[in-house]
Amino acid sequence: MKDITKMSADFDRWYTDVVRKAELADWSGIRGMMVVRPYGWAMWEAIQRAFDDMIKESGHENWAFPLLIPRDYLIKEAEHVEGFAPEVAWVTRAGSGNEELEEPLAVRPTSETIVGSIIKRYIQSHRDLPQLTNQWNSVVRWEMRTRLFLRSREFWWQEGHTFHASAQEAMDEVDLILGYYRDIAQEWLAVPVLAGKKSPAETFPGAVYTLTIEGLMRDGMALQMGTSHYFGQNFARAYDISFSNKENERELCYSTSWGITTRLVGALVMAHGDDSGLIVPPRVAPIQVVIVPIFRDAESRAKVETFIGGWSGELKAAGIRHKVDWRDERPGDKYAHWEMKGVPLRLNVGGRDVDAGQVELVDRLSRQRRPVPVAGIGARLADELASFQKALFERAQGFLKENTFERSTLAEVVAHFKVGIGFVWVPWCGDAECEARIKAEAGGVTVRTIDPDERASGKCLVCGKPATHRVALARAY
RNA sequence: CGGGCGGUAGCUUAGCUCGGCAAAGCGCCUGGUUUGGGACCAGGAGACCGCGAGUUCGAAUCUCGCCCGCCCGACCA
Repeated sequence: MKDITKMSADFDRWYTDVVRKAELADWSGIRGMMVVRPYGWAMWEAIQRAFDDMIKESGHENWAFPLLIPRDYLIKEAEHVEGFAPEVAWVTRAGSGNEELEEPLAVRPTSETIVGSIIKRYIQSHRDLPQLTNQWNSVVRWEMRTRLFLRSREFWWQEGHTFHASAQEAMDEVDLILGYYRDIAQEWLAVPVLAGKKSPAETFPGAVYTLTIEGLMRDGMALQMGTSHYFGQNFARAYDISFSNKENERELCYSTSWGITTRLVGALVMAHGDDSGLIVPPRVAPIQVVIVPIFRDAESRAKVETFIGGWSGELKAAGIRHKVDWRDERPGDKYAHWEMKGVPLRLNVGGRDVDAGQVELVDRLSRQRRPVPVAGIGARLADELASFQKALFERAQGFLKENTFERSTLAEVVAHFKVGIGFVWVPWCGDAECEARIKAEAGGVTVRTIDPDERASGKCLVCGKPATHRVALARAY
């Protein structure tokens, strides 16, 4: 691909080039604030639809809560406030006289505090529980270092906030949601993930524990792709969210929160792309099949157009998102263009094909050309898209496997990350000091997740005491 | 938020040291020839030279402040 930096030459530049040239997103001119363009937003919409269906199916409801949070709402949960303090943006003045506000308003960095403050009104009895809320919105975090989709000062997400009558029910909730996240990543984005618990150092501020899904990008860096937090009664205590239980005693709620963000669009770019640009998983692809007509003059154009008109309705009937590229460009130009945009399947259709009653099918992964008869083309392409989705996932899974390792000492880990990439599983004692030493000595390597089976064997890679956890280490975005 | 680098047409950049008519390639528009892997010819449009002050007869060029971006650190979905 001309115009984009080679992935092998400079991954970061490659990423930025692809995001901008494929028209996913851009910087806005306002520091750290991005503009998501239609092609990128359509991918986010596909993710939204998929996830929204999942949570509605299990009884969650969408709400809209305020953008601005009064200071005294925000500061009640000590750990939470401390965690977010550095990145909160404040509204301190307003009105025609630009008067100083009596109480500053925070632009939400996340909404636990205001949802808690409001939802308690609607919870009196155990009969009012669970409350399963979600909202689709954007939040602001005053980041110092920004990257399109991966870290911007505003980003779009869903934030679920749920309130339960028992600890077990709340813990089941965070498991349920993590399962949804795993499905979004693997089944929709075709990105295989490690799913597990965060170490205390990586746990969300105010949470008892945090569950995460972690994907591996093609440069070997890990990316957190979704988190689900169990709060126990921490927020209920701070915000006095209580209910009367069956024995008519006051009890504090158990709550959770969970989110996935527009970062996932960046994840699919970095997990699947190549030197020619994007490769978009069919299930979230705004355009799944692009048709490139090949013709010389008005007469041959009419011939091809009539031919395509004869079967394109089948694609629509099969629910395939497709587009015919009639732009006045040469075919080679169009091939390169749609490859850069990552469209999974392309059909080249010229006079020869019309005569043979076929089209030439090219997929974005193998780029092999195969003749396909137009008879039954809707079903055929639906199959091809399903195969493509599967092949893309398998390729990513192969990459993950090749780049997952086992090590047992800190020295080995340091040696690995000096030149190596990927995930490294190690035994760990659970001590925060040992965790800090890994980060310091292995150059920013962090504990990405704890093996969900909590299988522990051997000795801690740092201190040599008996290990209590098996954890995956990686450099992360 | 600290250190380094940068901002000139839609994009990539030259010009800046040493002040003197704002350039090139790509892209865009028009016409023509073309069209099965990134075409060619001719003509044309397009620039508050990031913004604001200052120095000067004169500033893209020198000085100061600010804004935006990139790289490196501390922090992070």
